[in-house]
Amino acid sequence: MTTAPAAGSRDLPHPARDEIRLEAVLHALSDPVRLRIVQELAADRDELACSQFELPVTKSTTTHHFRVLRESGVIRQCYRGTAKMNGLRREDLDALFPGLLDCLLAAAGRQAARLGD
Amino acid sequence: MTTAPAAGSRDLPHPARDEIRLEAVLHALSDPVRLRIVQELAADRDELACSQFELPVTKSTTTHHFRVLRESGVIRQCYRGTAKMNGLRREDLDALFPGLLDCLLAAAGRQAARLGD
DNA sequence: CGCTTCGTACGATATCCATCGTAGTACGGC
DNA sequence: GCCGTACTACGATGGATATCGTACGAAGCG
Repeated sequence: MTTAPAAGSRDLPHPARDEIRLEAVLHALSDPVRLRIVQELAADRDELACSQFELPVTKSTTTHHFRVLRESGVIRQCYRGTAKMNGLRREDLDALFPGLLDCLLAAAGRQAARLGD
Repeated sequence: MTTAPAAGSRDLPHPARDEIRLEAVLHALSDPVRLRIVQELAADRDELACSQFELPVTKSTTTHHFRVLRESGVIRQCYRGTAKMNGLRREDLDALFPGLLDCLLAAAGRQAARLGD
């Protein structure tokens, strides 16, 4: 019910809000590839397809990283045609851990600026 | 030079402030045992000896977790007599990632309260 | 000097995990 | 129906890592 079965059909398992664990979120964000995905997702406020990311790994690995992010509760995924759309679960994360997402994004941005972009 | 070689003798390698990486910090905190250590360390504002923690692992494993925390830049360690003292690197973390530590601690506290303490 | 306490080092182990390649499925357009 | 695009599933692999036990080192106390 979280995602109305309007267009899609293949549905993806997401943790409910109260199943999201801080440790899992931190683990998900401790990988450079996944942290970058989340940064891009936060910048472009809308949903993005997996294929719109330019990542230094193969597609198999990309699938893996998106799944980790979804299963930890950081992103929401749904199919739209052949594309798989990804969106940050801002509301859920803000409700569980107020301010954390913004802090993390700011920290990531600062570090990216501090090092060679 | 960060730690004056006053009393101790065995010295422990710490990353300099600008060597601390967000990914490493998040990885360090994504382990339940280490997250708990950091919470206790933040509550008791002073330095604590390794032996003052009651953790559900053996001493070998405890040593391992404290080393991960130190090498990621989250804590500072030094010997005092036979004890090894641990302190949060608040200043360094706040300088690099403003507000992040407090956000994380608040999030951890909230989650602990939400679940069965 | 012996004993105790605190922590380390080292090896073993089992698990997790990031990565890849190949083969396959789902959907949309022609 | 057929093809291409987008993503997945599965298996393999190599590298972390969480855990332990045992043996050792360093500091203080009697």
